[in-house]
Amino acid sequence: MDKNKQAIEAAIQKLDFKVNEMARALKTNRSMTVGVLIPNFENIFFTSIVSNIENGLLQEGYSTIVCDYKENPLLEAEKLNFLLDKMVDGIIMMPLTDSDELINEIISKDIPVILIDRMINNVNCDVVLVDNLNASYNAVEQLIIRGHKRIGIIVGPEDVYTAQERLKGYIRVHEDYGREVDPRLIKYGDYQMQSGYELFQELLQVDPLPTAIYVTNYEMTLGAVIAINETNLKIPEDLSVIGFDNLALARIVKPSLSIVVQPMQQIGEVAAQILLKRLKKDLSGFPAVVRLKTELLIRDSVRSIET
Amino acid sequence: MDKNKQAIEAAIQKLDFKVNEMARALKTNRSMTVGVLIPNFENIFFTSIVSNIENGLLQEGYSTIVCDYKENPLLEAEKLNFLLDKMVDGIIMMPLTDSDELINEIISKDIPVILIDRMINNVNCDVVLVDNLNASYNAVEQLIIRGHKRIGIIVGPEDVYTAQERLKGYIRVHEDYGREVDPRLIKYGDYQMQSGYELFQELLQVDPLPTAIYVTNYEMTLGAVIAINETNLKIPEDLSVIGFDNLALARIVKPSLSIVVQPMQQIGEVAAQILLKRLKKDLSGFPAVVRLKTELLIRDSVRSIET
DNA sequence: TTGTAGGCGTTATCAA
DNA sequence: TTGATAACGCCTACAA
Repeated sequence: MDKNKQAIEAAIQKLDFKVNEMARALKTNRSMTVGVLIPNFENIFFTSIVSNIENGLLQEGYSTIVCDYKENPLLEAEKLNFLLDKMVDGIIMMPLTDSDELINEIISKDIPVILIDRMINNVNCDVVLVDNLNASYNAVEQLIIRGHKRIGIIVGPEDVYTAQERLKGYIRVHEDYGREVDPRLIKYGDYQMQSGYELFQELLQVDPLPTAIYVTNYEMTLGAVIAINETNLKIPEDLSVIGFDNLALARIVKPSLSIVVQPMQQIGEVAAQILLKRLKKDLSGFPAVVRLKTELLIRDSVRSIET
Repeated sequence: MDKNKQAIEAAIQKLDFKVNEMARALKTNRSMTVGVLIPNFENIFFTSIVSNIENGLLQEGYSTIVCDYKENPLLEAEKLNFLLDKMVDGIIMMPLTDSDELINEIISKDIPVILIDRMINNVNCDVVLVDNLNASYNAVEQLIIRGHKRIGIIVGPEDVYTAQERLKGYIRVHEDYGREVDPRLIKYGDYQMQSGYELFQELLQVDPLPTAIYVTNYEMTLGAVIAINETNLKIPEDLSVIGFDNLALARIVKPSLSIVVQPMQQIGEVAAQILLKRLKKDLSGFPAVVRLKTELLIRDSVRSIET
């Protein structure tokens, strides 16, 4: 009965009837919703990735619930449970805690999880990250090639995966070029602006002074730039600087800042793509470990040293 | 039977039983979840407010689903419907479209809506915003007091509430001081970085040149700073500049940038607080219109002109 | 106090 | 093809 169908369609329009997605999810165990969990909303690096994830998922009809955990391990678990409460079909997250327990539990419930940015041991799932080691290697190498012998590094927390990798790159390139690493030139921060600010000043207390400083994330780069502005240092004459992550920032400071650029768009797109594959029960290549390349932009904040 | 109860508790622990929040929501028509909708994730001004909203709601046991609509009116409606699908108990949003239809429909379903940042006509709901008019008034007034006669403004889209208000303040302070407004010094942008960049350059083509430029949001301020870096202009000797919104930015550029600072924390907190009130069916003072004050930070990018 | 049945709005199953 | 019915997991009301 076509007539019947049409009448129903008309009625749906008139009463603007909407299916109750909760009831549907309850029945089908699928919500067509994906959970995305990041450390913090107030960080353009994270939110930019989220934006790109969303684009990929939306095209396939999946909506996204975005959560942050404010760099708080307790909140991380809480938000993860919140996403489960909402019966998300899959999760893309940047983990903070190294604990594999909860994540493995989720995976065992047949909810695919994609890790981004950071890796966790003992978790069997897809992961999309950046080649942090070589990102650092290449950045510091450019400084070495330009004749710098004392290169300071402001690195993240010792127990954070990306920080470990970025430090490894710094150390390995020193080794490869037969250079000593002066431990006093390695400063551990917490990836926040304030620590970039303070550690930069600490590096200026080291004797003999570094001729170049490499800062390994966006927030700490901000802090370092602020610290620079408060000194009388001329960049790059007195000190060469390489920062991290934010393209706009590089153009805003003067002289223009050299930076390591992470492929935020690609991270988001690839993560979304893999998750969509898993949601279609396509397990080919599982567990995928995608390691994306960074780009190094050398601008005016780096100079060569005559020897 | 205390023993019984304990046994049940123990069993709950052992089987790590979890209530199905979907089923509960389906039955009770309450999800203990609030929807938050912002124009864009890639904007620290928006996401910072979100973060503060979340804090307020979490304390009262409400979780948050955060969505963005990428400045796209179609997506705005879509995401709003997504939030309704998730049976959110209330919504806090920054509207883009002026259309009152959908929002009124939501309100009529007894789901409280709090508007932030922007107002909409013909919608009867609480709203938390900033005194944009006087924010501009005060900023431009400081320039006038310092002897500036030709003050350029880079303002947002003509059809956006905040842009209208910020322009009104610019015009009113000119009137109050008996100054002509040169329409060539008013440039309409789209609140994005690129337009700040381009319009800044356009202002440098106006004859006679402005001695000061006031940029009315964060993204466009970024663009303006980049444009400055590409000229030979000395700030503030050749040109005074006042920007908008981002405190860190003000410290990063050199000379330090004068800015209008919006109370992001307060916006988020107040919006959360009002929504919580409404969720408790407390309708006192409805509809509340909270107009928060901005702060003006005069730094090194502004100078006095001798007359 | 404790237990049980019915219904929230879907979808899936099975019979007609 | 169509239509009736059970079940998803929870809450609530009412009965025992």
